[in-house]
Amino acid sequence: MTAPGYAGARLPGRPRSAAADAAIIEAALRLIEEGATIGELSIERIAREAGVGKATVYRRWSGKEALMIDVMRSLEEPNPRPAGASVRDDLVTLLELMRRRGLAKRNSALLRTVVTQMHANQELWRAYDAHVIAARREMLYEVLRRGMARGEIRGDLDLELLADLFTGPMLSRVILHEWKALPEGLAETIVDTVLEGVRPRP
Amino acid sequence: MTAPGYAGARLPGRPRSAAADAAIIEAALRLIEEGATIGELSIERIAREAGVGKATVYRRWSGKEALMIDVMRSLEEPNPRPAGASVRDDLVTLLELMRRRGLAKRNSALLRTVVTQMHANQELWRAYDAHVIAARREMLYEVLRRGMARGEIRGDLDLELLADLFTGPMLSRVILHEWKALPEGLAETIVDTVLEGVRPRP
DNA sequence: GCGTTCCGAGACGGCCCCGTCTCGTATTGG
DNA sequence: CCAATACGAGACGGGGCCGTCTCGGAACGC
Repeated sequence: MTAPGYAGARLPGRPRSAAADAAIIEAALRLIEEGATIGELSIERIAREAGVGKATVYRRWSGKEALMIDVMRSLEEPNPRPAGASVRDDLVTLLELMRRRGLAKRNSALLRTVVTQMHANQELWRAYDAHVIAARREMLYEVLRRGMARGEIRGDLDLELLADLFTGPMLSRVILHEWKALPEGLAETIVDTVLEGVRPRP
Repeated sequence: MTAPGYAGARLPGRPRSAAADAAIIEAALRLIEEGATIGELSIERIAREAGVGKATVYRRWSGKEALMIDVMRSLEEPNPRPAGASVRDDLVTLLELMRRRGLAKRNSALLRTVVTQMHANQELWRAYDAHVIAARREMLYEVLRRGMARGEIRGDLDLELLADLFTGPMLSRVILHEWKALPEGLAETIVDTVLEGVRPRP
């Protein structure tokens, strides 16, 4: 967490209210959930919705962008190390995580909205990409490399392409197709089908 | 084209300037190209950039949303009927079209911005989806159905899933990965790899 | 030439937002 | 109790945009 500005030492005076932190982020999430565009959000509106003074927001964040980054972070679940038995199962685990993220009660409309609108703002997107996406992508690469080493995946394919082949179809659904189906066995189906195509030729 | 409001008969008075039409749409494109968020665009700003009175815009479009739909449409190239010899070649043709759209001088940063930000506005997105995407998707479905009928694709797979398997990886790159590579043979590589996975088992 | 509609420019009142600042009050350490 | 900082509320000047309306002038059909 970013835990706005507790500068090590012990500051005198009334400490900042953790409840206010939560109320602000919660309010932003609620508004987005209700269909607000990021562009339609304003510090003023968020503060109103949170039942908080504007100054209380500005005391913690420098502006909308900084706040949004923390809003995004509040949605993150810890990344489970896949480290399963087979490469196939690891891939299913990773894709299944994507699927569940796309389904989770708030994340559904919400993560989609935030993510899609985010890389409107190049800056916001780059920050989110660096902080959140990069780690997950590296995890996927590692699994794929292991698959190549074990001979479960052809060695002549670009790693990046390979990653897109697996994640692209799932992303396509999570992000683009509104509330369309993310059915139960989707991760398995995608992995098994794509894996069939990238298996070493006999 | 939407060709704003020429009501069949012959109206008296000075006719609307086609140049103004073009200048307005061009200005919107230019602003987006320069990195503006759709949320940051305003009729006022677009009119200023176009060297046009606000009334001239409002005379043609009811508001930002209506204008944006026409802006999107201005980017569309006609859809080529694939109707190639093999299903494989048709798929390559369709994906290659996506790739080229992602590369085209303006479309590059632009189509990405518009598309991604668009389904912030549910309404905008639905309109775009109905007018533009639907036709392309139906074309893809047709090719896939033909592939099944000819025995080039397994018949037990969901058509929608199949479509995502092919288009997802390409979309992933076009939309999500900033200016990242859309190399020459990408369409072929994706099609050939995925096709390998969905071929009927021997 | 006349009526009509368009044009660019911009004034207009109303709205929302920005980021700062000032209230009166609450909560901490010393 | 005191100094320091926090809190909710909201005033403040400044800015941009909305959608309408009014200019004086331009371009049509008749």
